[in-house]
Amino acid sequence: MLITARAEYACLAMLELAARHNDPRPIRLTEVTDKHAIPQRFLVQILLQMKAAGLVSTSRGASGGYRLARAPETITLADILGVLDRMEKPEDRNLAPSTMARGLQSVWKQLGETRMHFLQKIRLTDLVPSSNSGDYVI
Amino acid sequence: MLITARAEYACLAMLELAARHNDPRPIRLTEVTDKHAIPQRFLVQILLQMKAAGLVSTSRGASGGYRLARAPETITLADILGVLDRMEKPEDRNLAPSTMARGLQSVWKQLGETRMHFLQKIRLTDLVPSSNSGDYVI
DNA sequence: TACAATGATGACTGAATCGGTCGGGAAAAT
DNA sequence: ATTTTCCCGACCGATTCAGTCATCATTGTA
Repeated sequence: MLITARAEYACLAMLELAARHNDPRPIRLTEVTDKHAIPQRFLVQILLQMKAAGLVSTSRGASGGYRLARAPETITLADILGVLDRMEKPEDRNLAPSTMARGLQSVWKQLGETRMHFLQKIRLTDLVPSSNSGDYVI
Repeated sequence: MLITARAEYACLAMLELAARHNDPRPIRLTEVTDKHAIPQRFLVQILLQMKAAGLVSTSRGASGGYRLARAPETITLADILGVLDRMEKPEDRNLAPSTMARGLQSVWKQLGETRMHFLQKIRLTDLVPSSNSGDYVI
């Protein structure tokens, strides 16, 4: 699969935050991990990355938790996966330059762009079931 | 990087075979590895996969080598990368089913389809210099 | 103030994957 | 028979993936 567990967990968590964004109270880690069967310790790391990227804000202490830092309709899957991509390699392979190699490089580049354009079109609100359905209970 | 070294080497080797496909003589491994700076032992493995997938045919012994098993205009990058993808895991993640999770799964599926569709449009002849009969433009 | 509830952080780990390498074998031309 | 080429399975070091652990810091509440 092209999508890592980390990426999927990140998207699910962000979707969960988006679904409850009209409620101003922050959402506890366990509320997300319990609902989506995500390892708690792992999701902490991931949400910390989201926070560092400015997508999520947090408050500590009792009744603390996580909130989206921006409106859910302004956050796309490209934003989320982009955070994780930035961990990725410096990306230079050491091959002989040739017309073929350059042609291929161009294809890989276009492929990446196509992917990004696709992901940029998908906002959190596009994947959140309409928030007036009341399928979450405090 | 989305593209592994293995995938890139496979494409380069196939392009090299395509470039010399009008010459009926098979192409030696070293001719490919020398030109593109690919580790020999590694490319053997890769070409063996291509052969098993029916994309390449071989002949052994002195003056043996590799040839494309089909005309280069009938082989796309999707064909080549598809061979390597088939090594990949059945990949089922163990997450709680929810509307969000299902929505995401649908997105990943569409993403894979978009990628495949893109790669299916690129034939070997599109990337081989001086045989640009195709309509793919870099 | 004490304490419980919550997030923050860095180190660690087992398993898998990636990018090869090694040693030897098998077929075919000369 | 020898050389030239491909065939094949096993192996290996480094890196990444998917978490886990221990411990600390901050905040609300009794």
